[in-house]
Amino acid sequence: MKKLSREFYEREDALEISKDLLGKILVVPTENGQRVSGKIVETEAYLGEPDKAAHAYKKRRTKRTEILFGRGGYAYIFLIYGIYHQLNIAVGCEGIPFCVLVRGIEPLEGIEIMRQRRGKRKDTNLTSGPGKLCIAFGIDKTFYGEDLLGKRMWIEDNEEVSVNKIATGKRIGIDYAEEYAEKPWRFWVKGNPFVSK
DNA sequence: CAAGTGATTAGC
DNA sequence: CTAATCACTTGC
Repeated sequence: MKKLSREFYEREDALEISKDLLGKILVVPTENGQRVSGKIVETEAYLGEPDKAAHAYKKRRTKRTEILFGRGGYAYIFLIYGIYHQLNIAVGCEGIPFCVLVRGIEPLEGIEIMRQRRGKRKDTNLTSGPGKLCIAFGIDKTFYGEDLLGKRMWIEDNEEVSVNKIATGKRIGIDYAEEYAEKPWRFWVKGNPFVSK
C-alpha cells in the first residue's frame, strides 16, 4: 500500500477529495510501531472562505486555523466541547483553507488496542463518530500540523468506492451556518455500520 | 433527552 | 480582562 501523494490533497475541489477519501486507509502506528488502521467511511467538506460553518470562514486566520492556510495534506486537530478531539485534513494549496473532517472509520488493524483505549464496548461503537475515532486511534492535539506524508500518521490508497455506494447529505451540528447548513457536503458509504448517526 | 467540559475567540 | 460559543458523547 502506498501513501496518498501531496497532489491528492492539493486539488482545487474539496468535495472531490472528500469523496475520494472514502474507502482509503488511515494509519496511526503506536509507539512501539504496531499498525492501527481503519477504512474511512464518512467525511464532511468545509470550504473555507465562503462557508459559514468553517473555522476559516472569510479567511479568518487565527492561531488555530493557521494550518489550513498552508499546503494540503496536513492534520488539523482541534478540541471540541472541551472533551473531544476531531480529526481534519487540511486540503487545497497554500492560501486556500479547505478541509475535510473525518467522521467515521471502520477498524482494520490494531482493533485490540482500540478496544483498550475505548473501554469495554461494542465494536461498532469504537470509531463511529469523530470524537470516538480520535480516542480509538490515540489522536490528540499533539498531532496538530502533522504531515500526512510523514511517519506519525498517514493515509494509504485503497480500492475506489463505487459511486453508487456513496451517499450524500447535510452536514451535522452546524445549524448556525444558515444557508450553508443545508449544503450536501457530507459523504458516507451506504449501509456501513461505522457511519455516525 | 440533558448536561458536562475547557480551548478558543470575539468583544469590551 | 471576561463571557459566549461549540464540526460531541455519554449516561440518565
